[in-house]
Amino acid sequence: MGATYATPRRGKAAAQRIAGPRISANSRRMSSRSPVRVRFAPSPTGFLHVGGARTALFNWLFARKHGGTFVLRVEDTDQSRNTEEAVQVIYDGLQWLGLEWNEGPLVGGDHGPYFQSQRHAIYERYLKRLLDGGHLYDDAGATRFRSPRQTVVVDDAVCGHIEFDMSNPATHPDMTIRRPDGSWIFHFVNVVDDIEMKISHVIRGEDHLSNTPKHVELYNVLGVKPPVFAHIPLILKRDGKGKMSKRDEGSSVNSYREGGYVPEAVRNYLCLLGWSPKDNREKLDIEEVVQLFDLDKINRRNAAFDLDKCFWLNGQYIAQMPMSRFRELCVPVLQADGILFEALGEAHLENVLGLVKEKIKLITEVGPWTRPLFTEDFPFDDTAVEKTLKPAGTAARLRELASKLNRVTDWSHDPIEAAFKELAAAAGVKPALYIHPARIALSGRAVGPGLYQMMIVLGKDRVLARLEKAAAMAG
RNA sequence: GACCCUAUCGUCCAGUGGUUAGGACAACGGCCUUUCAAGCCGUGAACACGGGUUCGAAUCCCGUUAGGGUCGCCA
Repeated sequence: MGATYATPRRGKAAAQRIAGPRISANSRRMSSRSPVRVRFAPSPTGFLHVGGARTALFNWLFARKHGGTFVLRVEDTDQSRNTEEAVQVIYDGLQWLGLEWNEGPLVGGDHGPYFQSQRHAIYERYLKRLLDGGHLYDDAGATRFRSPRQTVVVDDAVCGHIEFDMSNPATHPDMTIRRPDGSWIFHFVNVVDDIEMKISHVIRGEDHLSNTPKHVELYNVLGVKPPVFAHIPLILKRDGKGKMSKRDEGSSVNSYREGGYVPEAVRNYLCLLGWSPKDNREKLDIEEVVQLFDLDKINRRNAAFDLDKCFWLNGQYIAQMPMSRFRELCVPVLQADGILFEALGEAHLENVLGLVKEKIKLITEVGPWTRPLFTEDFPFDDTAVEKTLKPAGTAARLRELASKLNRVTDWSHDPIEAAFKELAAAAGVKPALYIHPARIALSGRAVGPGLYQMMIVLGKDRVLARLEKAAAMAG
């Protein structure tokens, strides 16, 4: 009853359920014996770990793929570290990655509340059932679950058939379910919530694999068929020594957002950790991943996080994304850097962004790269000045260049380039001797957009003025 | 320590009985060039070890070793 996609009551959740792009109402009904319901159940620690984000991603992909429901549940049983801000970090991280949940905080649903701290009555009810069944006993005020002490079989969608011999209490002690102060322990509430929320597939990190038989014991005793388990490999730190933890570089989703990473690139990279399309492609549109994704394509190997590759992929995304998206990503960064780009108009903004789009790897680079194209107030890089501007003769060359450029009437790429070449040829030196100092003079930096393009965007007058100004500080 | 999982280039991912073991990142070299980059081309780089099974094993089995995980009144 009710175990179909067409729920009896057309609640908010039903309306918001993710519809797989190619799942028609008809095919849905045909495969609807048990609707796919998955969940991401983070603890609000004030930190969203990339491993957690990938777990959320795989759940989200699976739900999308099967036209199911992705539930967000906040496991805040440890009230000491449960804060409003900590929960917000989870929302922000998931939203940033585009992993919208269909049921949970903020969006509601028919299986709430979605905070464990608000579900005491439910846990009491289940506790009573266990108690009545004689499965619990008191241990110094805490409540423990008496293991049936049998072999538990877990048929994992990723790890396969595994048997756990639970007969030895020394190696598999009875788990605690409730502390003397009345607060609940993870294993119990996690199972109860999955039952109550009708979770069909539990997709979670492999660190839970060894805990799974305990969970299955609970399901068995409660007379509930366990969900399908799928334990995905862990994300290890760069050197592969241990799972990535809070301290490790790149372990927080937030560090990517702040570091200039593009969410679609990070999401793409995360897809590739433990899963692959099997055809050697790296950059994949998320909709295509949704289509190709499945549990049996997840490998069982823990993977070390390769920040270099994530960085590379980010550059690929930036270079290939539409200008409108690039602009959208850059604007807040430019604003944060205090660059007043609006006064110069939209066309100028897009010209400038076009100059750096295929070169920068991180959105945060846009400020330093483009500041000289928006204002006269830009910094000069000390080492670049020392190396390229200070050598004797540079000032003279910059003035020569200015006077040469002053005679260029058609201010476009080829004539400007020709001016440099002619000047160098006449002086019997390499064009680089004019080019490098010019770059520093115009942008204060040794690295940046194409020199001639930069000059065009800047306009002749400002170019001449900056050359003159730089000549004054040159050797 | 017990139990569970895993084992292909430095890293990620392909390869499920017959391949010159493939791709990507990184590294290195070259080209281009206007610096850095980008782009293009190229090079080096792996089946942990030992036994089986088989005509034939990276692929299947066993063992060893190594790595990871779990054994909480954390989640």
